[in-house]
Amino acid sequence: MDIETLERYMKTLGDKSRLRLLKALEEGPLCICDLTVLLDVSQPAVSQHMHRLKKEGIVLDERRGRWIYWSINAHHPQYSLLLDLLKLLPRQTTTCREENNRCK
Amino acid sequence: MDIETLERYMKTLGDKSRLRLLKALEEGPLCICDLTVLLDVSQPAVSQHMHRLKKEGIVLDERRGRWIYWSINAHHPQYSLLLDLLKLLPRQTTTCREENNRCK
DNA sequence: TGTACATATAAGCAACTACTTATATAATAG
DNA sequence: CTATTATATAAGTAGTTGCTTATATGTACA
Repeated sequence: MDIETLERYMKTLGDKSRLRLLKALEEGPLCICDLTVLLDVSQPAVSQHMHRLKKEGIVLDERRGRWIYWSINAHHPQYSLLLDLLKLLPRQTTTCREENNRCK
Repeated sequence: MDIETLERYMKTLGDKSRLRLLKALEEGPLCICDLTVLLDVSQPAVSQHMHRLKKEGIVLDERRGRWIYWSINAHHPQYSLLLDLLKLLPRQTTTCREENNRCK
């Protein structure tokens, strides 16, 4: 593997928000509105994080009607490494912000 | 493992220069002057990188006379993960800058 | 002791990052 | 169609990063 590629991969995973998003997706696909409730950041911030993960091939997105479901890409070359990393993390401690409700 | 701790760890490894430094140390301990020849950056830059890796517990330093030898810390909790990562990288392609010679 | 060499520290800076708010696009329900 | 909901994009910004040059500290040897 190219050193620049590994650098980009590590940088992509070297962010608290993205790690939490991936930890949440470990259990199965979720849409942006679900993920926004989990993190204490705005919807655009979550969207931007997911697109960065997608660009790196770490996650996949699939539209189902009004929602777009995001999931971990099991065919990424470093998929098993990612699972090992996520296993290091504790089960999500949800810090929702009060004003955010579930998507309807 | 704490999410902030993993974030810091990934950020520390998410840098091309530090990855190259660690790849070089895979073969055994080296001093700053050796490492400076390997990278195309200044001696202070290498020193700063090594101290960041040390702060994270990834490397160890040991003075031997005038030189300080740096090595990968085999007792770091994520040591085997680090080895897996370094195995992904090709053998160092040395891009010395001409004006830099070996330390005497 | 003084000079040379190895390394560390300090200060400054351009580029990048992760957020924000505002707005645009896309899909469905009525 | 229009309104609502889900998501994306744009633009701006404070904080961080990785380098630089200049200088200080540490060690050894003549």
